[in-house]
Order: sequence, then structure tokens, then C-alpha cells
Amino acid sequence: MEAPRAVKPTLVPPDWGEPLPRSFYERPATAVAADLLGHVLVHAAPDGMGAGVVVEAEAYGADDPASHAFGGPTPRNAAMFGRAGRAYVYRSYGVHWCMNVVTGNEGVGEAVLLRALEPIAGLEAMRRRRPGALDRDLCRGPGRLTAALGITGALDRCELTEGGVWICGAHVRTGEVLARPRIGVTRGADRLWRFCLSGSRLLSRR
DNA sequence: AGGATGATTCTCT
DNA sequence: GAGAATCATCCTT
Repeated sequence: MEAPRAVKPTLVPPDWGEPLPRSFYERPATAVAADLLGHVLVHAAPDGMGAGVVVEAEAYGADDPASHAFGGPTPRNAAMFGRAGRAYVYRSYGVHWCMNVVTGNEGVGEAVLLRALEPIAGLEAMRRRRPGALDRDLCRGPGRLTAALGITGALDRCELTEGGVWICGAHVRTGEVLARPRIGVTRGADRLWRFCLSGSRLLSRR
């Protein structure tokens, strides 16, 4: 089955740079997670573009008991076993969407969960999509950032290298990268695979 | 067919 | 900080 495509943007901010190349994602999830910090996630949503700097991300690797991929492919986690550089978007607690970027080698289930962004563009669209939220809470949390950007399961398995939804290297990293335990996981809780930009006030679970 | 679980969020107190 | 909401997904009968 062909991977779905996001709507192509009609206007790309000229100084944000090209989407990160596939080679960026074809590395271990921990390396990708740490390196994603400071880059910009963009979604050219039909109801308004939004963008934010990645300030928090979690790696889910091979042989990782906390990973959805642990135990092999299923219909839900199929994207994790696909090509690096695609999205893996899943429904959490029946109501929220969470977005990952697929990493590593095809056939191996790996991904990086995007946990928090610092909004930098499209704030009005984000506020529309998250009525009642404080600005600093718009993208603070994995389910919140997808809601703010208009990202849903329709983007599962979508290529992040072609535009529509993508990550680019617009921002220079500010602050150092902290490694912390992942949130909400029971097994594999000892692995420090949650990466945060130090100094950000916009991390999830303040 | 049924039950347990969960990479969460919101609303209280 | 605790508890509810809420349901897709997966595993066990």
C-alpha cells in the first residue's frame, strides 16, 4: 500500500531550509532524538501552517521493551518497521495523536517520539486548533503538539523528506542536551532516552 | 467476545 | 498530586 502524502505547502518560509535528508534519519534512534533538538517541525495544514522548535524527544529503539515495536510488527506499528524518514502517528489513550519519526534501518522497529515544541509560527492556527490553551501549553506534550499542528493518523507513514510535513534545520541549537528517563514507560525505564534542550521552559511535565 | 493496558490530557484539590 | 475520561489495540479465552 502506498504511503499517504501530506498536502504540499503553497508557501514555504524561505529561510527555514530544506527538509532534513533521509540520511539524517537512517541512524540509531538515540542519535536522531538528540540531534533533532533545535530543529523545526513544520506542518502545512490545510487550516493553517504551524511550526515549532523541537525541545524534547524520546528514542524508542530495537530490543526496547518500552517500544511499540517490541514483539514485532502489527497493523498499528507497521510504520516503525518501514523506511526511515517517515512519520509514525498513533492514537494514544483513544483520544490523542502522537507523532514519531521513523529511524534506523528498514525492517527494524525504531522511532523517535516528539514530545514538545516551542511554537515559532502559525500561532493563530494553533490557538484555533487548541481552544482555551495557554500559549506556552500549545505544544507542550506529545498529544498537544499534534493537536496544535493539525497532525492526525492521516499522516501515518507520510514521508518527511518531501514537504507537507517535515523537519528542517532552521534553528541553531540553544543550550545543551539533557538525557532523562522516558515518561510514561514502565519497562525499560532505566534508559535515559528522553532528550531535552536545557533551559527550555516548554518541556512536557514541567 | 471480553478484559487489560496505555509513549495522555484535563480538571479538580 | 490524584483521579477521571475514553477507546484503539492487543492478548487471552
